[in-house]
Amino acid sequence: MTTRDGKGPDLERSLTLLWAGRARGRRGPRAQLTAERIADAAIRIADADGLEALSMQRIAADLGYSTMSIYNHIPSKDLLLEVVADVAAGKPPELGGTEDFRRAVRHWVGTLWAGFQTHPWLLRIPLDHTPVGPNQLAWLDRLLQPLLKAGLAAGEARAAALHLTAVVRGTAQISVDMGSARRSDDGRPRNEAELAKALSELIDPHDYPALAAVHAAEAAGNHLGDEQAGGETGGETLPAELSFGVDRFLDGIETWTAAKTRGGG
Amino acid sequence: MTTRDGKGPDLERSLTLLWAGRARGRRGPRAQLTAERIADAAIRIADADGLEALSMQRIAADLGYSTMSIYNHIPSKDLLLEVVADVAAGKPPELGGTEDFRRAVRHWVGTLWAGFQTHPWLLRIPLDHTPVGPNQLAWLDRLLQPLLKAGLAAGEARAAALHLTAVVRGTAQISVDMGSARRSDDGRPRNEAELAKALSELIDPHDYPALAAVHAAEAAGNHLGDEQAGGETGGETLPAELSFGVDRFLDGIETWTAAKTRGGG
DNA sequence: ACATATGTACGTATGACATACATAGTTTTA
DNA sequence: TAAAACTATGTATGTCATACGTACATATGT
Repeated sequence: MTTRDGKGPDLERSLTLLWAGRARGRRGPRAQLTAERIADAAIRIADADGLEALSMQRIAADLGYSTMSIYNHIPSKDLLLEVVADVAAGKPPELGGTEDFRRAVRHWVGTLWAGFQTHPWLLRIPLDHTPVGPNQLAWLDRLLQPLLKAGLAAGEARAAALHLTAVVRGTAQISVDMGSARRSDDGRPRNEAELAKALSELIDPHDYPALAAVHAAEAAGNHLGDEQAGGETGGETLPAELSFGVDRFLDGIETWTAAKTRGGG
Repeated sequence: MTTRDGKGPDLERSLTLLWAGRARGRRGPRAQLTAERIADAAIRIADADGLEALSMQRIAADLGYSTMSIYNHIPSKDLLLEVVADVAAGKPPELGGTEDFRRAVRHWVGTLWAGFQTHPWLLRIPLDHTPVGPNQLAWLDRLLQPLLKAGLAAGEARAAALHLTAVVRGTAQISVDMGSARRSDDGRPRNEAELAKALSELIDPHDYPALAAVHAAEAAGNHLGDEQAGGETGGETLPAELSFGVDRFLDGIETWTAAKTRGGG
């Protein structure tokens, strides 16, 4: 990938590229190709054929340019991926009124989740450092808003935001990989059910008692989401995989801020 | 990477390889090379020089064999990575008594976190499907145990386990990438502080009000972890990045199970 | 207006890499 | 003891990121 030894993410370059300060008024011919057009093409390719189909040659071919022309606008593939990740993230949702912080957070979570369904390959782009792209920062900011409003301190809000982001990413990762239902190029179905069956043969109740118990219970039909008991869930409907965990977390946040308000500030 | 079109994770192969059912007593010469030796070498390489240094040629060279010999024992690099991920995960910690579920979960989280510090490259191995390796399953089982004991239903425990796994992975990912402090091959320091400074210049309070506020507060010295007020934290010390989120989540779990016990079963 | 510095686009070249394929040698089983 | 089945090796192929050199365009300073 990178030529240099330690593969250090090139912060400065990242920034100038991500923030698109392409100063106009230089010499030479007008560039027809731009970083944005390249990123757009890359996203199109990844959406259509997956991240492994995303090569510099492919991008160039799709745009009708020679491979090396790309490098006049983007210094390396690593950096291209960074730009692509930011562009594909898009703008965060507008969270209406932040007075109901649960609703706001749940909406944010749901939208991010949806984004990962639309661009599953986003989950495979290596994360090289703290987000620095304008869209990534906007997403973070939008999440911090309701968290701060709910009464969290700065550091707490940052931790909570990281927590939520990680949960969505992680859950989406597994969910996407499971649900891909593999368009079975070779004939085998390989769906979720098949995996479950193959697994149950491996899960020896002696070695994995808890896991076996969970599997047994779920085979018996005790699935999540059927039990919508827990009071007001905030209006926004979340995917079942996320709902329980996020709700518990928000419960914990609420009791925390409640205790804080009663005690000190 | 894979030759086939859809890049379907080869479930059957994964399983037989991961579960090491290498039946002995076949013809031909005894294999000196084994999947396990290969995996060990791979881990050594990744620990020393990072995942990008992990090539089939490098493994073969380190072991003193020709490149293609590797393929007699492992059908593809993708599969090798799967095996490596399971082997490197190692056995999960023993969680002493599960009567204190908070302590148990926190211990589990701390150990997983430590593992990611030891093998940061584990975070970059693409996750192709639900864990199926023996170690991965053992980790999952160990986490499910205290969760079930705490009174969660099967589906809830699974969701909580996924939630916690995702949080640790996600947080470790960012933490690792930030703290790498880039041994600055080219002279630039590029540490956490530098990134923070570079960021603050970008963060326009108008565009990112919440983010700016958090940055300002943290620049003023309001850091997390100083405020160890929140009562019994469970004994086990967790990294600051994780502590707050995990504790809030566990709080939520506790109130959930408490409400459940009071209400129904 | 003109010369030049500075870009852009392109072709070719290089060096990694994963992996197919054919071959030669080694045991174990029939 | 012969053949079947497996191991290790060498060579070959195709893909990839990317360095480097060249031809050309154009905005800027004279």
